[in-house]
Amino acid sequence: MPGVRWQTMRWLGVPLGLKIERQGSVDEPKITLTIFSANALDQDYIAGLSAEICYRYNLEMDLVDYNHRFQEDPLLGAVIGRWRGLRPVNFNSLYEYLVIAIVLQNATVRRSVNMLQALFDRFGTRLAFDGRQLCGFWEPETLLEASEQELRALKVGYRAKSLLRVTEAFARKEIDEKALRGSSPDTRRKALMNLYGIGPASIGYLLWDVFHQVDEMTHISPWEQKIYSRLFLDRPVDDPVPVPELIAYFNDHFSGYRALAVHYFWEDLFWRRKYEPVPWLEELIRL
DNA sequence: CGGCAGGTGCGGA
DNA sequence: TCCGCACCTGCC
Repeated sequence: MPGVRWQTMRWLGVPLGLKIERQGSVDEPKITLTIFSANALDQDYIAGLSAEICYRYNLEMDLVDYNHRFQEDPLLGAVIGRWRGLRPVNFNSLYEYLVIAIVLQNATVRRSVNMLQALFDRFGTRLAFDGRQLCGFWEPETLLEASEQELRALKVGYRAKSLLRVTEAFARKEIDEKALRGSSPDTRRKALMNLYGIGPASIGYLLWDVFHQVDEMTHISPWEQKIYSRLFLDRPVDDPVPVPELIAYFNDHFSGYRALAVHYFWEDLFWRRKYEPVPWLEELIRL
């Protein structure tokens, strides 16, 4: 059903079902939110939850300056024309995203999906609402009931140790997501770097997806390097341009919004791919 | 069957 | 600071 999204969410320890529906248009955007829960929720809780959803969905992101700066850009202009109003969304809390980042490491997409599914089957919360059956994330304490050996049995491999160490940090309240939102990019980076199993690649994704740093462009991994070389500089994928050169290109063209601009190209590319195969891309994203 | 993937920690130079 | 290496598992 177009314009409707069902998802789970755990907020202040309460597992929820959410239904989000499109009501407005690009120029007069409006959505409705329906919340499903086992017990009644008071007004304060709902207000806090709404604010959190606004944050995670970037509903208050001001795109005026971005649109104004790039709508005439020879490359980005056409993309903005197709996607005006598009904002990046991330449905997950910092802890949940860290779990995802860990299963993404050094694995193909298929394997990452398998690992996450196994974790959900073992630790997740099954929810039925509005005719849907979905699974939600767990509390850190739940995962800590398992040993490293039990995690390894879920085929997460050496990532078991990272999952436990990161989860322990959250169970001990050593990381405060809300406080980090108010911190400087440098403070955030250092705090995340202290987490075992989290390195430069994961941190790049976290700063962008979880903390909405629209100009984050520090790390470019080899697979991204190939795709960006082809996409922006028309180089063959087997002979990509060096990473510093790519960063210089982004500095020149999209300064202030490097991550957001690249995100727009990604969205454009992947939607185009739905309707017409993009041959050079298919071999790079082996599912 | 060896190599490698949408990385990271660690030890040693 | 930089580099080489091991590492779970699945797939080619």
